[in-house]
Parts: sequence; structure tokens; C-alpha cells
Amino acid sequence: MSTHDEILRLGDDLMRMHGFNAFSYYHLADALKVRPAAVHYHFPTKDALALSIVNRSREAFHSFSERVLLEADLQIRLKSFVRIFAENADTGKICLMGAAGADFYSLSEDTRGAVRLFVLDIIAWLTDLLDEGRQCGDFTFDGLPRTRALLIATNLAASLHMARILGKKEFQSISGQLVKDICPSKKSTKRSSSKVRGK
Amino acid sequence: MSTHDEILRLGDDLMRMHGFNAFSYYHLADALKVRPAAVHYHFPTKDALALSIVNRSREAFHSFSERVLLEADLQIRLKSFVRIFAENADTGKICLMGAAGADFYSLSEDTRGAVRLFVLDIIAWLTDLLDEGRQCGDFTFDGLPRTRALLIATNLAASLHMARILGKKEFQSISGQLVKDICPSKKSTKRSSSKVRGK
DNA sequence: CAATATACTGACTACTTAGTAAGTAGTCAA
DNA sequence: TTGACTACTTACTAAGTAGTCAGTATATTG
Repeated sequence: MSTHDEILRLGDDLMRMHGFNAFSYYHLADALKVRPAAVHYHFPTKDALALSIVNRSREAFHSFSERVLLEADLQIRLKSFVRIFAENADTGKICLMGAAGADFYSLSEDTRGAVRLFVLDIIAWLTDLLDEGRQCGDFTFDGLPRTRALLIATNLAASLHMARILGKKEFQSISGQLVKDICPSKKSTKRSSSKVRGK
Repeated sequence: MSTHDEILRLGDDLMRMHGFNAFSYYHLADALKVRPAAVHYHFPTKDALALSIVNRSREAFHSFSERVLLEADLQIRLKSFVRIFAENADTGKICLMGAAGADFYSLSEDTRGAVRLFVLDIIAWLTDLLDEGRQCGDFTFDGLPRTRALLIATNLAASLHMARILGKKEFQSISGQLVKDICPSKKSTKRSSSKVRGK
């Protein structure tokens, strides 16, 4: 892998693990066994790097959304989406929505625009999935598909924070229930029987 | 207000607006018209400041939870909780769960512990509210009250990121539907009629 | 009134930060 | 083989960083 690509990969890792303001050109250079000026050669300013990191994630999501088209089952498509977050929960990273959202005011207008497009891509994809799924009976939910997409995306994004703060098992609770909520298969009645209710 | 308290208030603002690594002793001192050493006098290290900021938020939540006991209606109690987030959405701030979660690995073990207790307090309060509400028919939802509490907390936390990235109106969509989802009043059937379905 | 505590200031240190400028080794094409 | 291009290095700067230490003005208290 080229230095250029390694900087992007590591920059993405650091941004989502420690935050945009918590790593420096020196950190990147040191880990990649080059001099800080080499990082500046590929990404003149830190904001140029941030922009490239965001666009790289956006491209990665596009390739995910194409790859997932091979899977006909919409519930499995949703679970593939959830699995992306599960992998991040395992490694202690948060998603780019969460990271860029937290560091939003440290980013340039250009980079904020790229973040916006990235999130809009995700919400549009989820909206389409939910809309199609509700029409064919694979998903059950109230309200607009786009609103439901926002609810699911926010659940998953912040569940990575919860995984850090309270422990990884919390991710399983959240993502498990989130899927159950909209997948109608052998569902109990909505008002719980309260027999095995826990807290 | 004492310098001590003003540092805490401003520190909380900066932490939730820009992130823990995006402000310095100089920023605090400059805004409060004192010298940086004065900030060190009250909070010797930046981590001591972070810990105090978190504990202050925890105390603020305790006083919220006591204040809200005056309100008998559980749905209104929930809406009071949602309103805290709505105010943050307006000012562009994220909540401490989101901010501390993003900067988690910049914090000491002690401070992480305080964050954990803060989040556990919130989840416990929400869990009790939901549990009590389901028993008396004010709330309707599947699964454990604690899991539902995690879902609602993650929706609200990340909705503040969404408000930054996509615009404040997204917060209204998310929080509005979130409340509708668990408040049974004059609810449409769960499988949407698809008449006015939008995207 | 003297001793003590509080809440600072001024001056400083050691280090990190993003960013620049000039030079170099290797490749590749005309 | 020359001249341009790529991918760096070395050496640097100016600014910002957390944190220290020795003082000082002002209350407070025994």
C-alpha cells in the first residue's frame, strides 16, 4: 500500500479512535516510519487530510451499498449494515458520523460539506431499504421511512459511544432490539406481557 | 459567579461545543479575563478539570431528576428530558455522553469512571421512567425497559450530531418520532397505511 | 496585630503543533 | 542524457500547549 493510502487509513483510524484534534502529523509520520514533511507532501494541510478521510469513507460506503445489492433479503441487508458498526464496537472506534459530528466545528466548510454528503448517502440508502422493506412486508414501522432511517442511524452511531463508556455488550442490546423493532417475524404483542420483565 | 464556577461552566461549553482536545487553558483564561495560571490554580491539570466538568453535569442531572418528580405525568417527564437535548440542538452543542464518548481515550481512568457513572445515572432514570410508564399504560414498547432506555438515549445523543451535520430540523424529526413510538395515544396501526407515505 | 489562607499575576520552561523551504535520490520519457 | 516528475528528507519557524514557581494583594481569623 502506498504512503498516501496508508496515511488515509491511519488518519481515519486516529480520527475515529481519538478525534481529529488528538493526533498530529508527527503521530502519522512516526507510525508510518516517514518524516512529518512527507505527510505534508501528500496532504498539505490537516484540513485537506480531513477532507480526504471523509471522501474515502464515502467511497467505502458506496462500494458497500453496491456489494450489498447481491443480497436479495432486505433484513440481511440491514444486518450487514449493522455489522459495520459491530466491527467498530469491537475495536473501540466510533463511526465517522459520530467522530466528525463531535469535531464538526474544527473542520472547514468544505470538509463539513463532505461530511454532510456522506451522512446524506447513508440516510438515503437506509431510507430506500426501509421503504422497500415495508412495501414487501420485510419491515414494520410507523412514520416516514426517512425518519426511521434517522432513528436507526442515531441508534447505531451513539451505540458505539455506549460501547466505549458502558462496555461492548451494550452494543449488542441496542442493535439487537433495533433490528427486532422493525422485523415483524414472530413478534410478541407490543404491550409486553410483563412476565419476564427485567430492568 | 466565582472564577471556579465560571471555568467549569465555560469548560463544559467548550468541551461539548469543540471537544476536550480543542480548547486550552489559554482559551479559558482569555474568555474569563484572567491569566492561564489562575485556571491552573483552580484545576491543576486538564484532567482534573475534565473530571470536575463531568461531575458537575452529573450533579445537574440529579437536580433535574429531582425537579421532574414534581411532574406526575410520565409522558411529560419524558418530554422534559427530551427538552434538555432540544436546547443543545439549538445552540449547536452535543451532550456530554456524545462529547465524552468521542474523546473517551483522551480522558484518565478516573474521568472515564465518572463518565460511566453519569451515563449509568441517566440510563437508570430513563429505565425507571419507562418501566413505571409501561406498567401504568403511559408507554408502550417491546423488550426490557433498560434496552429501550439505551435506544432512546442513543437516539437523543446522536440526534445532536445530526442537528449539526444535517440541520436543526432533523432533531425535531428524530425526537418527535421517538416520543410517538412509545406513547400509545391515538396511534395508527403499526403497519402503515402507506397513503401519505413519503421518503 | 500578626499569621494564615485565598485567589490570583508575571515570568518561565519544556514540549508539541501545523506548516514551509530547500535539497535529494530515483524513475521515466523524449 | 537531459529534464521533468514523484516521493520523499533535513532543517527550520512561529505559535500554541500544559504545567511550574515565586511572588503579591486582599481578606479572614486567632
